[in-house]
Order: sequence, then structure tokens, then C-alpha cells
Amino acid sequence: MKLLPVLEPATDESCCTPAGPPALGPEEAQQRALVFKALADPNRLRLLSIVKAGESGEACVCDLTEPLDLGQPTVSHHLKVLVEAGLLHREKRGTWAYYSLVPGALEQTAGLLATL
Amino acid sequence: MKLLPVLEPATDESCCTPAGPPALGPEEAQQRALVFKALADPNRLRLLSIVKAGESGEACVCDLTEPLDLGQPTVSHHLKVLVEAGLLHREKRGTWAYYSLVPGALEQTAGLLATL
DNA sequence: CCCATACATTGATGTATATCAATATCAGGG
DNA sequence: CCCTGATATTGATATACATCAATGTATGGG
Repeated sequence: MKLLPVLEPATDESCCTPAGPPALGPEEAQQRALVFKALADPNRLRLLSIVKAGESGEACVCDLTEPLDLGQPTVSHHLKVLVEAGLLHREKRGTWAYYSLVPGALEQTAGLLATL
Repeated sequence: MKLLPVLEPATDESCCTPAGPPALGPEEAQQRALVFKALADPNRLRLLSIVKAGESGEACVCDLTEPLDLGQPTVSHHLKVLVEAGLLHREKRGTWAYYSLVPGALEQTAGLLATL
């Protein structure tokens, strides 16, 4: 650790940094990491992509299991992760569960990177 | 799987989708997931934040180990992950290793979300 | 009511990853 | 040349996670 002379106690939140938080706190970081964890899997990225690319903007599990070459439970698991991350919305109609992008969620996530 | 009548063989890359890839391929997805994997850890997010918030735009390992309350090898490990993800740049000057944000890397990563 | 279908949950398993302790490398100073 | 300080690497360990097989749940049709 390079030691530099400290002129003031600098109790943080001192007089000269009005609004912008100096750096990410542990809790904030933990929160944000959750979204990126959800994005940190190739198959989940593909799920988001397929849902987004779909004509109707939604897709059911049965339409997602084949293009990913994964078992149905695995796809259900990934979709749950994406829903819990706030990226996908789930709506059950009849026997089917339709997943769609949460409006603005991807843009908001992109914004997290700008405000690091 | 809901079956719908297929009117054309649709060999993909057919005549009517000029440029935009319909959905993310496995290799592309794998590549992109690497960056998000690097971001999927609270301590790595904090590292990026601290480096970005610094006056000089760079920081050495010795200045990063204390705010994160992590051992030096662990911090070195996280920094390596961020460098390999293309988010941080490493420059060794004398005994110290200075890490700085790769210009435009965060913006480019944000762009990945827009083009899913 | 029973059956088939779509989806979710559980349990098990292999792999990845976060962390630390110990050690290695490497540059600068005496 | 050795010694010190800064960083990197290695080995070990515990936890997290991706995946599947098996099972559970629920919905609609006969």
C-alpha cells in the first residue's frame, strides 16, 4: 500500500461530493450482480434472444426446448432464473406458460453499466 | 409442442431476412456470456467501480485489496478475470500493476444487450 | 373420473468458481 | 548479491450452478 499524506480526516460524505456515490457499496454490488448472473449463461442469452425475436414477443416452454437442445426441466429452470432477475415476464394461459421480455428491463440493465 | 402448418421448407437464410440474425447462435451466445460472467460477481463490479471512480482512472492492486476486504491473491484473480473479459487494461510500472478501464468496453457491453 | 399434455419441482451428479494459504516471480534499493 | 515489497500463480476446499431423470401439479378433453 502506497501511503500518501492525508490532510483531512475525510469522514467520507464530506463537504465536496454533493450527489454521485464515490463507488459501489457491497449491497448495491450484490444486487446488480444478480442480473448479470442471470445473463452469464449462453443458454439464457439465447432464450432472451429467441423470445425477443419472436413475432408475438412471447414464447412458451415447448417452443424453447428444441432450439436449445436442452431438456424441458432445464429450460424451465433457466426461465425461472430470468424471471427472478426481472428480465422475463411469465403469463400462464391454459396449459401453456408464455414468457415475454419485461419492457425496458434490458435497457435498464445496460444502464447499470453506465453508472458503475 | 404446438404444431403449426409449415408452408415452406424454410431452409433458414432464405430470401426474406436480409441482414439481421434471427436469434443468437450457440457460439455467439457463448462469447457474450463470457463478458457477463465477468460482471456476475459483486466484488468484480466493485473493482470496476473503484477503478472508474479514481481520480487518475487507474488503481493498483494494493489500493483495491482493502476496500473489498479480500486477500491480495483473490483480488489479483478477479482483476485477471476482468482483463481477460476485455473490461480492464493492465499496465505494469515498476513493482506496481495499474489497472484501468478499457475505453468503450462498458458501453460496448451495454450494446450487447440491445442487440440480443 | 380418467387420461394426456404442458410445465414445475425435487434429487442427484459433475463441473465451475470464489476464496485463502503458501509459494513463486520480479523489480528496486542497499 | 541479498532483502524487501508488490503482484502473480498454485493447491486445496467449500460452495454454487447446469443438467438430467424422475416425479409432482394442473389444465383441458373425452
